[in-house]
Amino acid sequence: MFWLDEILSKLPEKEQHIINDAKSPSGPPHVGSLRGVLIHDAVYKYLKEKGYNVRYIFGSDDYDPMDEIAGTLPREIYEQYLGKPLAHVPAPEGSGFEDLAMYFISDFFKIFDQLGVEAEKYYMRDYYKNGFFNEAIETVLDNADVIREIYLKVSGAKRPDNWYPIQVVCEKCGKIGTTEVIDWDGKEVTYVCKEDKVTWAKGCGHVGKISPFNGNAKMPYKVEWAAKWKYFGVTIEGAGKDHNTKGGSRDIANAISRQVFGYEPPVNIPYEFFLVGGAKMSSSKGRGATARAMADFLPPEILRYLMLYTHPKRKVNFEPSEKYITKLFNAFDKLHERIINGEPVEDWERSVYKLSQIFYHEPYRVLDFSLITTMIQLPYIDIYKEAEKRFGSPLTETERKVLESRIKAARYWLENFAPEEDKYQLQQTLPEKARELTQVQIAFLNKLADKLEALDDYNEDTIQSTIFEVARFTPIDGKTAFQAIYTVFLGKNNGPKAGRLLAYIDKDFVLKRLRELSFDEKEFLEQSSLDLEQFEQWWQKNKDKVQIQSDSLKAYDKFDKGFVELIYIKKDKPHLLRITGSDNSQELLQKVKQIINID
RNA sequence: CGGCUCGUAGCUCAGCUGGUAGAGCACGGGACUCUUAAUCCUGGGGUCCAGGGUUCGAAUCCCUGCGAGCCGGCCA
Repeated sequence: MFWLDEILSKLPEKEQHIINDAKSPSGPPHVGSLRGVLIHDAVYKYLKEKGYNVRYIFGSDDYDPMDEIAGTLPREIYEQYLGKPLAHVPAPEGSGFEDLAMYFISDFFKIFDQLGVEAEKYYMRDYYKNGFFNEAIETVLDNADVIREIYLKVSGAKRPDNWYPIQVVCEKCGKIGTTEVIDWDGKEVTYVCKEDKVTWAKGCGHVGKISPFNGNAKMPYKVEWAAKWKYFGVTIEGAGKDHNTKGGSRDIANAISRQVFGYEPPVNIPYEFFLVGGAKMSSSKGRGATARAMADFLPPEILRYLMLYTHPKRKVNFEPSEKYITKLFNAFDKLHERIINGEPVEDWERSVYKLSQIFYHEPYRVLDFSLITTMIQLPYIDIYKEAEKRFGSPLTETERKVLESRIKAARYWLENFAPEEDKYQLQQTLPEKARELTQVQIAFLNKLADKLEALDDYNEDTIQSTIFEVARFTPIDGKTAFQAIYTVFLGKNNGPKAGRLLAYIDKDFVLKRLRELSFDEKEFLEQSSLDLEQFEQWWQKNKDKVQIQSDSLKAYDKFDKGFVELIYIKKDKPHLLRITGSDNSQELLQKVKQIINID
């Protein structure tokens, strides 16, 4: 069953469904955090389309303590803020944001817009400060014993009898991560700001008594989670697998929700990690791809597609290799094409497509990703014009936009991920790889040089046709011929359209390079020839397709062997065929004539 | 050590409530061609991790083992 339908089938009867997700803005979010965002957005859009009354809310957990210094921040400046609520930590100088939480979360929310994620944003600091959670805090403190019991039973964590599920913002040092409440009298809590409560921050030692309401304190994560469910009326909320382990935060929150708040926890959607290059990306280490990077790289429909066609329970292993990326784009394009053309598709595929393709609703044509990466490496080429040429008609507004986003992706890939071997670069000296060329290939290159030198009109098209012409007369098959060209110029087996490539390189340089290797004529002739038996087979197969004129045969002797060259016409184009044998050329010629039955 | 998830063609994966396996890519062959992941036909390929159990019958359910990934103080 399609995973979205699985979720649908678990949904309880409700007037309104509320999907919730949240993120602690402690650093630049890594790509992995996009998975939950997109899954929830898909659920939201899917339910909405099915006629449900549904909302998608997304919170910034900005009252959480700062428990790490993101790699992008200067350590010496931020060290002092560790332990303070993220909402109370200043933003980097000159960033224009009033605090660190806003600094990080606003960029994340911008990504939402880029990806077409429609969530209503909220900020936890507001809900603490305006008293929205006062009732929850009171409930939680009154039921501290129940919660201690839950921690013990569900995860085996022992809490002392005077432990309370609340954390106060220290009146003296402003930290929230270091305080521990030791008493609750129904109105106020007594707390200690402990020096060694956590490893990542140091408390000031202050002991105080204060009301836990209106922003003076916050509930710890797992408790807060349950409180949010109850007070926001959350009915659907997934979480990454790290939260969903047995005895983990989700289990604790579930128990608190039921036993303390009397609220049935939302439908869960456990989802796997989003890995890049085989490793889990971690923002705390300050390396690995960020959500920002991914959003700047892949067009939204592609990223959405990747996340939605993969079942949430399966991990996504994104590899920034050309092969993987091309495959991903092509998979999406194929589906796109099938749907546009009205070909049969599975219902779930259609759903995935609709949930991915949210910006363009009309049919459009696209160029292949790898073709684009090739073209953008060529100087003086207008990809838009090239696309029109291929499509045979002008681009529509949508096609222009889609192409633009593809070009952006290709550029991003080339700059950030492409290994050297995927970049086309004109080799200033003859590449090492040229040693692998056969004598026939080298002979072809030399012949090509002669023809090109004599060319009056030296341009893309004439060069391209000359290449084919020389290939037919060498003879050498087209693929091998092109490989030879790419090898001597780029050190690779493939490259951009050869005519275009050569047209943009200095002619003298081209000629010199083509002639740089010399070939052994004896070997060339032998390797490029068929023996009589092979010729006869060829003839049997092709006699209906080719035309031969009696004056098109040429015989000569060389290196103690006879050779016969035959020019034939196939599809209006002349080709050369070389035949050899131990006989002298005149005898060979007779035999050839017998086979083709002319005199 | 405990828990969770997973282990299906070379690769990435589909296979809902059990009836002896599919797709895409890759590979082989053919057609076609002014090459551009070309395209179009076509073919080969799997002891469904291993062993046991339930069943007339299991990739599909149960148990065990092996292997992989993740979680397992606090924080989130």
